[in-house]
Amino acid sequence: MTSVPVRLLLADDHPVVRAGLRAVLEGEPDFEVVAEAPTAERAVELAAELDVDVVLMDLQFGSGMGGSQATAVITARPGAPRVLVLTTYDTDVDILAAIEAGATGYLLKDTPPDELADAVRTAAAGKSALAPEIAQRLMDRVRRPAVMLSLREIEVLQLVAEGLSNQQISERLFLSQATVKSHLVHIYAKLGVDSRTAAVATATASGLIRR
Amino acid sequence: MTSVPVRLLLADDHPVVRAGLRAVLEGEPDFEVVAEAPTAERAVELAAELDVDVVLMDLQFGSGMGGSQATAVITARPGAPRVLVLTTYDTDVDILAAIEAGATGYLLKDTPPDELADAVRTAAAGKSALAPEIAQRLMDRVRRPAVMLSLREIEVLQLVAEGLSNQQISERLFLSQATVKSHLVHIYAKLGVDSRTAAVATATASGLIRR
DNA sequence: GGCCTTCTCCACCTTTCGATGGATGCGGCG
DNA sequence: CGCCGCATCCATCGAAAGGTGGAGAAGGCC
Repeated sequence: MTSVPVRLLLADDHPVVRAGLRAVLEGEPDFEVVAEAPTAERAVELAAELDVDVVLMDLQFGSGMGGSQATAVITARPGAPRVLVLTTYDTDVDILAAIEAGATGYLLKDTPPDELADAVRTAAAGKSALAPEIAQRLMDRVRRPAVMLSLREIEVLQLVAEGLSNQQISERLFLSQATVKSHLVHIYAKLGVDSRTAAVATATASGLIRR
Repeated sequence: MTSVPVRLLLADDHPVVRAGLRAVLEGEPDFEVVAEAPTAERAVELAAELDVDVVLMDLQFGSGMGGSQATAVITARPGAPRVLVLTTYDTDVDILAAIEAGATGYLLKDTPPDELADAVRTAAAGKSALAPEIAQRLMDRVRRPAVMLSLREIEVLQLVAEGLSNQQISERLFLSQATVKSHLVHIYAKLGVDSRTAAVATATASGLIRR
């Protein structure tokens, strides 16, 4: 169908992973890797400057902007490329944040090369490409909306789990402490607990947050 | 010096990472990648069958044997290859387990290709190759000989991690709240934190308590 | 247009937690 | 024996967290 190759941008902070993606994807005749970005910020710039069809985006970057933020910025622009998230983690926070941000697909890094190539073609065609594990998680989530925390609530809870105080969380998320407390009150109600440590314990047990 | 190339075995469950390592390392004229292993078990087999100088070993495998176990098995044999651990994570448990198991070096996956190549040569020569971050961690660890919490302190911290309040902990352990607080103060001092959630976060990260 | 949810923010008040600065008894070690 | 670390206990005070009861803006849905 398409005689012109699919133009790709690789965004990952690990040089080894970028080289691996390039090696795997350039083996396909209908792909062309036009650039690599070692940071999320650089990915945003390159996606704007270059004519790119699909961005392969990692979620974890060492510092600075995160992958889902970058995804949101990139997909906001009209005529934006598709963003295919490719990461190691598969927690609810990551998945929901990425999809919310406008990702076309979500793959795990242990995906075999041929499936990866298929997913890129699927994404280039504008269809969503989800790894089976991810699809399963979303199904579970829909089937049992028992612990339905909003995205923002999970975000707050994740920071609580990392040991931050309400003050620190408010600074990190550019909120007031009052708002953080509000979110926490809602979280406690939904989880049926009455303290931050208990919330972290139950949320960890149900796989809502990482670590 | 060495006219024969360094013979490498790549052990990682991510095809993309294996491809990346192969791409990066085969660019060096003095390296030869002789095999790839997608599981730790396969890495052990291949290390025994083939004549290998250095094994590049991931720590996280999806299922089955872990990377540090495989490292222990491989290095136990006389005339064994050097094992260079290459992983994303840098928690104390991982690092210590790998070094304990006989790893010659420990690198993080965001290492630049040239440093990676240097580290492989260093490992091939039998010298230890540690990423600066890792070296720093080990120094910290030596400087402050293990974060040794007393049994009682770990007991208290474990209950904190399960979400119990000081009151509940005191009842569970037949203590007064004052005593629980005392233990917590000591725990905070040893861990270098100043709140219960932060204590749980760091203790979990260093494997002091189970989750 | 209403209705609902989410996210944001505010004020007031109570409880819990953490910080400080003690004290006692016990057991190991030089 | 004295010293030290551990575990236990205590009181007090300020700071942080939690409880209650709001409110307004944005977006999806009927």
